[in-house]
Parts: sequence; structure tokens; C-alpha cells
Amino acid sequence: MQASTKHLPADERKAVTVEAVVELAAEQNPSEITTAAIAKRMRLTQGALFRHFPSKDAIWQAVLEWVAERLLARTDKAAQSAGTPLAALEAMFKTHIEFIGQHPGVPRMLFGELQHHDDTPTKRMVQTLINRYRDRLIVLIDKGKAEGELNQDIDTKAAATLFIGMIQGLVIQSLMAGDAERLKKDAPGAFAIYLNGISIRRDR
Amino acid sequence: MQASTKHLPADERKAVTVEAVVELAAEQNPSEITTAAIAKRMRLTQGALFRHFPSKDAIWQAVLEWVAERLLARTDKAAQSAGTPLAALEAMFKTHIEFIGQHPGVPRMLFGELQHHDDTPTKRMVQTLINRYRDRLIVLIDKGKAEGELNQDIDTKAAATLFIGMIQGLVIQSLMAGDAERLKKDAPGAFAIYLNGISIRRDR
DNA sequence: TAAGATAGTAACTAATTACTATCTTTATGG
DNA sequence: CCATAAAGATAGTAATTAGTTACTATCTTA
Repeated sequence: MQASTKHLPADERKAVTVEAVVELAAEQNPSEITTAAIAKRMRLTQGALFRHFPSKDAIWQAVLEWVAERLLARTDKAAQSAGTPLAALEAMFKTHIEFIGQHPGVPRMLFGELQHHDDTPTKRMVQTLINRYRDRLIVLIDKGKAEGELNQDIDTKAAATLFIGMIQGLVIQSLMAGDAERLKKDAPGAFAIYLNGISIRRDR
Repeated sequence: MQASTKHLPADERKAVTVEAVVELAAEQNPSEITTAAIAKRMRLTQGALFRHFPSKDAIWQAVLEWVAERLLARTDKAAQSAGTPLAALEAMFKTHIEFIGQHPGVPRMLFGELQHHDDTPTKRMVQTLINRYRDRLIVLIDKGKAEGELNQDIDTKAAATLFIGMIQGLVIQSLMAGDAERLKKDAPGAFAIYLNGISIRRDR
């Protein structure tokens, strides 16, 4: 073959592979990403991938680990640096939207996993991620109620479900329109109504 | 093969095909539904399908037409038999959730279409469906504002986006949990918060 | 600096898939 | 009851894909 084919150590090669997949997922249907396409993006032959991963599924697992780590780290940081529970919720929301804006392929991959009817290992990883995210929301919402920022009458679990669902719905409509910008545009308006729905407010 | 292979007229065979696909989509990843699987479900050979459809894509188009027709007809009917705009919104929501409960494969197919990065004919059909749905919501929300049922200050488009997004998010979380019942369980709580967010209410 | 270990290449393989060509069965109207 | 056209069966094909294999290049270290 030709071109500068450097030998990378295994760890680096794995990291590069994950990045390549995340990039590709932004450009095409994730379920149609072939090992050949991943290898081509990395300027590697297809067979070489299997030196580092035992199967294609193992590649997906590495990618999902990457996603879970990064997303939770960023939203946690955002929430912690906010002053009140309500501010923390807003910070999490904004950070989440920002994350998706930077990695448009990520939600596509997650949605793709959920389409499998049976419990694949990768689907379980997505479930775990969303559950961890949801737990953080529940803590914040309960704290908000206790501190008098949020309406005591609302159902905490429903509020957490809607928070996550709102983001998922916004992403889907952005995907539908084929316009990544739309997510950022629509997010504030949707969040305003959500906030209206959970917070205590004075009558107009 | 043998067995009682009745010859159906083309129109009926097409209808049966659509039903088979909708059924299969409830049981497996729609993007992995092969023409062989469809034929098997219909107790037909794979080649026979191509007597009625020029391509697999044409099958998908027929299915999406079926979905758009049925969903809009049912939600329209529900909205029209409601007394007020707000009641119409709730009726649409409930009917929509009910429809998905009866056809769990439908949202999976729609989500699958949205994962293609380029504009396929089928993706366009999904876009058109959601846009038509959205237009109905906007009319209702504006009417609700005019009649004093809804908060004048909310952004109508954002409220419509969140309405659709809420359903999409609920469906995704139900898919994630692998529990179709969860949709029906979570829907009322989420809608209550949404309602709280858009309606005029007295302070507690 | 030589030898073992790690990373990469090129060329397969077996399975799957949408679609087709040819032959057979079934339904129907005169 | 028979001719004919529509519907289905059978048996293909070409393309694609994950994974394998035998060999080569590069790195590491004793």
C-alpha cells in the first residue's frame, strides 16, 4: 500500500476508531456504517480493524462508552456550577443541546440502538446512560421542590421524563428537517414552556 | 412450495403487504426487515412481491401512505368532536398515543426514516406528515389563545414543537425500556405538565 | 542490534440481500 | 368449458458485508 501508514499503539488506534465512527454517524445512517467505511475514514484497511476489536459490535460498545462518559461529565459539571436546582436544570439542558450540536451523530446512533426489539448489549448501554441521566434529574427536581423553586404538585418522575423527552423530540424534529441549526433555535422556546409547567409562578 | 396459495387481486395483495410490514416493524428493527421476511409473513414467495411493487422502496412508500392517512384521520376526528381548543389538544394527544399503542411498529419506521442524511422520497413523506400534523396544532393553539383558554404569552410554534416532541420522547423512552405499556403510563403525567405550561391558571 | 511482539496489508470466504427470468397455477368471461 | 391474463413458484444473479488468513512492516527492549 501507499501513504504514511504509521503503526499506532492499540489504545490510540481504538480512540481514533471511535472518533471516526462518531464522525461518520453525523454524515450517514449509523446502521449503514460498514467496517470498510470506518477503515477508509481512518486510512486503514478493513481487516486491520479486527486487530483491535473482536467484532463490529465491540466497536459500537466502545463508541457508546465514549458517549456516556463525555455527556455525563459535561452535564454534571454544568449542573454543579449552577447556584440553584432550577438553574442547574437549565444548565444541564443547555449543555446537552450544545453537546449534540457538536456531535450530531450521537443521537442518531442512540436512536438506532433503540430500534432493536431484543436486548442487545449496546441497547443496554443506552438504557443505562439514560437511567443515570434521569436519576440526576430526579434529584434536582426534588431539591427544587424542597427549596420552593418548583411546584410541589408536579410529578417528579413525569417531569424528568418530559425533560428527556423534550430533548429527544427536539432532536428528532431537527433530524427530520435536515437542519442541525433548528435544534439550537427551537430549544429555548420549548424549555420556556417546560419551565412554565414545573415552576411556581405568579399569575400574570 | 405448496399449501393453499390463493390468488388475491392486486389491490388486496398490496393492502395485505402493508399490514404485514406494519406488523413486522413492531417485532424487529424496521431497517432490517427484508423482502424475504415480508413474503414469509404473507405466506408468499419473495419473488412474488415484485409482481405488485417495482422495488422495496415502493413498499415503504405504500406503508407510509397508509400511516399518514390513518393517523391524521383519527386525530382529526378526535379534535373535531371536542368542545374547546384545549379539549381538542388533549383529544389529539390521547388519540395519538392510542394509535401508537395499537401500531407499535409505526414510530419505529418513522424514526428509521429520519436517520438517513439525504432526502429520500420516504423521508419526505414523513416530513410532510409531521408538517401537516403541526399545522393542525398551530391552528388549535392560536384559537385557544384567542378564546382565553391558553396563555397569550407563549410561543405558538414552540408549543406545537413541544407537543410533538413530547410524544416522540415518550415513545423513545418506551422503546428504550422495551415496554410498550410505559407509553400509556407516562403519557398523562407528561401531558399534565405540558398543559400547566401553556394554559392560564390561577396561582395555588 | 537482534529477536520477539505488535500493527497493518491484500486477498480471500461465506452469508445475505434486492431483484429477475422462466415456468406453472388459478381465476374469469364468453 | 376453454382461452387468456393475472398471480404465484422456482431457481437463479450480482453486489455487498463481516470476518479470516497468510504474510509484511514497524516498534520495543534485553
